[in-house]
Amino acid sequence: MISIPKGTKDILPDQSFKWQFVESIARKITRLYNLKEIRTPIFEHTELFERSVGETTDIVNKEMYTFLDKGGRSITLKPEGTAGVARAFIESLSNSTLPVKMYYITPAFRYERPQAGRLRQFHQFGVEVFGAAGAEMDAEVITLAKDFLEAVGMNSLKLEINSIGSGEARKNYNKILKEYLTQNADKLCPVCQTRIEKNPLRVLDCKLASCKSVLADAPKTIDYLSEEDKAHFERLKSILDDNNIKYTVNPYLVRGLDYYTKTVFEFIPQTVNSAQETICGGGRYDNLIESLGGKPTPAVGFGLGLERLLLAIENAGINIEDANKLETFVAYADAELVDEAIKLVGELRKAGISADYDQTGRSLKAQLKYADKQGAQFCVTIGGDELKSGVYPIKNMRNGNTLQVARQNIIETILKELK
RNA sequence: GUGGGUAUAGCUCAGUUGGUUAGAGCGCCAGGUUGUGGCCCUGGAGGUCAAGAGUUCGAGACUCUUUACUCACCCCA
Repeated sequence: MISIPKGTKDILPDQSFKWQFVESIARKITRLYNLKEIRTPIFEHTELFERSVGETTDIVNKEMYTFLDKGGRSITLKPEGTAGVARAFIESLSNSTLPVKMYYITPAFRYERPQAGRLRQFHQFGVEVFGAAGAEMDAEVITLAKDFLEAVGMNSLKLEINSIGSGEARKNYNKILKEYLTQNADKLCPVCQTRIEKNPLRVLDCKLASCKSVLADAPKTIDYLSEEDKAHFERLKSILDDNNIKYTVNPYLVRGLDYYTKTVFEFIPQTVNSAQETICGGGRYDNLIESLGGKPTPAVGFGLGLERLLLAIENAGINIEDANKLETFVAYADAELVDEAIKLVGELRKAGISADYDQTGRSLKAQLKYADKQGAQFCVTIGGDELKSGVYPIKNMRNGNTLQVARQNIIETILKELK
C-alpha cells in the first residue's frame, strides 16, 4: 500500500468544512479591511528565498524543498508566503497606487521533523501591505489579525509586541547584544552559545531559566531604538490603546526571519503550553522590497498557521458547525420508483436545494439510515401510493414531523422550511 | 540534525510467566414482518499481529536489525 508522505495530511471530507469555515472568515475580514487576494506560484527561484528569508536562517539552510527542474534551474517550494508576494509586487505592482493591500491563503513547505502543529506541507493565511510607512498601518494589520481570530472564536489570545528597530540602530544593538552575550557565554546553554554568532537575537527567545537570568540584565531592543523608531513604536501603542486592543510589550520578542524591522508581533493562545504556541506572527519589513531589487517600499504583514489555528480552536473547545449538510434526501420504496426519485432530485437541485438519492439500490430502511448519516434536513419518500395520489410525505429529520405535500408544492414547501 | 514513545481489523485499543482456530468497542454491510433514520437486539465481511532475522518443540508476546508513525528539542506558522 502506498501511504501518505511524511509530514503531510489529507483533509478528509468529514473535516474539510472546518477549513472552509476559517477560510471564509479570512475572506470576509480581509474584505472588510479592503484587501484583495493574491495567488503566487507554489514554487519560485531558490534565490528569492535565500535573499528574502535570509541565508543564515534554518529555513533556508536546512528546511527548503529545493530541486533542479528539467531546464537545470534551482527551484524551491515556497517555505512561507511573503517572499513570493514581494516578488510579485516588484514585478507587476510597483507602479500601482499605494498602498497595495493583499492577502493569501496558501500551502507552504518546510522539510522538518513533523510534530503537533508542524507539518512539512502546512497552510498559511497571510497579509502583506506595501507602501505605508506609518504606525497606522501596523495597527491596521494587527487589528485585522485580531478581528479574524475573534471571528473564528479565538477570543482569549495574548498579543505580544516589540520593536527590533531598523537601520544603524538595529545593527548597533546587534553588536552590543553580541558583546554582552559573549561576556556571559559561560552561563548560557550550549545551544545559545552557538546562537551568539549565528543569530544573537534568537538568544532572547530561549526558554531555559539559566539563560533567562542572564537575559534579565541584557540590553533590550527598545532601549536602543532611533528616535524615529521609538516614535513609531509609541504611536502604534497609542493607537492600540485608543482602540482598546490589549497587548503586552515583550522586549524579548524577536522573529526568526531576517527581513523584519521595527514592529514585530505575535498572537499566542493562553490555553496551550507547547512550543508551537504562536499561531500568528508578523511585523514590519521596510527593507525587503529594496533588498530584492525594487524601489524602497515600506511594508508590514503577518503569517498565520492554519493547522495551528485549527488545533487551538479545538483546544479551546470551540465547535465549528458543518455548513455543508445535505438539505433534502429523496427515498424510494421500490426499485421501479427510482426514476421518479431521479426526476424529483433534479428539480430540487435546479431550485437551488441540495438533494441526493440512493444510487446503490438499497432498501428503504437503509436509504433512511444513509440520509441520517448525511445530515439530511428533509426526506421525501416516494412510493406507489404517492405516485398515484400525487401527495408526498416530507419528513423533517430533526424532529421527525412529517408534512403531506402535493407534488407540485414540494420545492416551495422545502424552500420555506429551510429558512 | 538530537532525544523519547509507539506499531495487533477501517478507527480506538485488549491480548496473562511464550501454549489450540486472533479479541472487544466503534464504524461498515445485512436482518429483526410486506413502506420510514437515530435507541436496542442478531448475524456477516474485514487481520502477512509493520518488515526481516534470531532464540524455542512452539513467538502477536522474548532478542537484534530495518522501516514507518508520533511527541519533544532545534527552528518556525
